[in-house]
Amino acid sequence: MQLDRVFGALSDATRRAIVMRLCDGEASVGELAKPFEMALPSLMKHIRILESSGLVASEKTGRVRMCSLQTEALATVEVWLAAQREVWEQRLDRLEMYLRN
Amino acid sequence: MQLDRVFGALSDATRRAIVMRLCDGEASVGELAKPFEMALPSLMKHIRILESSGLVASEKTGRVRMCSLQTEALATVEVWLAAQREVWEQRLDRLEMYLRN
DNA sequence: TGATTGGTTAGCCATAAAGCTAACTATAGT
DNA sequence: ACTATAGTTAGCTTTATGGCTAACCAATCA
Repeated sequence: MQLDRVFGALSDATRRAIVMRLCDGEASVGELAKPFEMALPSLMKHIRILESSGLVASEKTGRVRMCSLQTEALATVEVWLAAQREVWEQRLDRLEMYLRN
Repeated sequence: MQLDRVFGALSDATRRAIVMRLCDGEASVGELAKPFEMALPSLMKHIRILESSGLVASEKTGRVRMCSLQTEALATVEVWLAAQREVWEQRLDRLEMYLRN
């Protein structure tokens, strides 16, 4: 499922940092790599994982690959969480109703 | 980090299903296991992972272990997502401002 | 007390994740 | 044409994940 991949992608601090960086705008692979002490191929793997989750898209022009955030994928997660919250809040409401009577 | 574990816990459909079930109220390990074709020990592993992420708490009384959702852990994720959204929306706002002038 | 139920422990397997190095490709700059 | 830059591929480790079975403990119930 898509949610598997999105949650999985966000379960790593490096990848969350990349996402945070991309919230501020597009960046090349090199720019994304700078803050980390990691070897490039390792970082590329993270980018691949982010891409396969749908959180990031990238396009190569010349020898530079630019990456951008796909906010819809993050929205998917927000939607899922909101749905859960609704269920548990309804339950708490029922509980409160019950306790009042 | 805590977020690592929470996102990791939610990256599996079985565990998300458990979380969804617990949104509706407490449940024993046995009740949680029923909907799945999985062997009990496998399911227990998932419960352990959910516990170590802080999403679920459990307590054993007699021979029955009751599990409950810890909504604060889900809230942690919501907070992180909201923070990202704020950043990217600010950027889009700036972009719009720029395009207007 | 003996059997059943509810969960737990231990240990095995296959696959995937996260990192590395080394070597390679392809574009840009001089 | 040569060199430096920006990624990419391949292949290797180590550790974690997700599943299983088989055997085990502990609380009920008859």
